[in-house]
Amino acid sequence: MAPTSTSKISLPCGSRRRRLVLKPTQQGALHALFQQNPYPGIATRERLARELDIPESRIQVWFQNQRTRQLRQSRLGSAKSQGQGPTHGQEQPPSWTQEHFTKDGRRKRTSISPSQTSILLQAFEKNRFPSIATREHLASLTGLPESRIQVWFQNRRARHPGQSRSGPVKDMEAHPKPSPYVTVPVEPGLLARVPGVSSFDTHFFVPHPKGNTSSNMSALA
DNA sequence: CCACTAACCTATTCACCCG
DNA sequence: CGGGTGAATAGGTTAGTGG
Repeated sequence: MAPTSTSKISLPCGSRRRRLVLKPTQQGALHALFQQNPYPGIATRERLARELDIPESRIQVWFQNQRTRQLRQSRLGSAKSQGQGPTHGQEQPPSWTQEHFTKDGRRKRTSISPSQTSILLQAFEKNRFPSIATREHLASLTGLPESRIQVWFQNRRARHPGQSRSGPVKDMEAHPKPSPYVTVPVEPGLLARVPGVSSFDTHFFVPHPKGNTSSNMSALA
């Protein structure tokens, strides 16, 4: 069935954006700037984006990941000589805080109109975890950048959990943690709201055929 | 096969406006 | 002041790249 589709495209998972492969020159530039300032403001990120020809959102993600990598390694390195932190006064004078605090720390707040909110809201009710294709479609529908849409969904999920109908009590999904993304069984009819999305987005994420052992540590009080 | 890491996620906090 | 919400942080998970 469905011989036409997925003949050999290998179905790139569709949910995630295609992984970017950074060229050595790009990596070098990013690492260099990271040393100077691990918390670049929006202006710096956008300048880098132009100079390296990488989307600003990818630059932001790279810095996020890089900070985690460095902190992790930092911690690992210090752990070995944990007996007596030699330079344990790691209160490094934050020179970069200056840049961070001065002015363009943050991107200017994006204003989202009621009509745009309405579109996003409808999509949210259908699928709280939109694929990259859906996000881009919503971007074209609303005229908002895709990265802002991704953030909008993150914020929305965080502040509107479960969202059961006027039911104060929780639903069955008391733990969104262990069960990654079991997207609710969407009604096909309801889905036909956003064109282009409904077609293949009906089967979005497959939860995780993997070992669900993943992470059940937090529970088990 | 497996290390590395981009992409994605949650949880929490900051920032800013507005009634 | 507190509620609403966009943007940032730390840090963990998923999955593609490439040795």
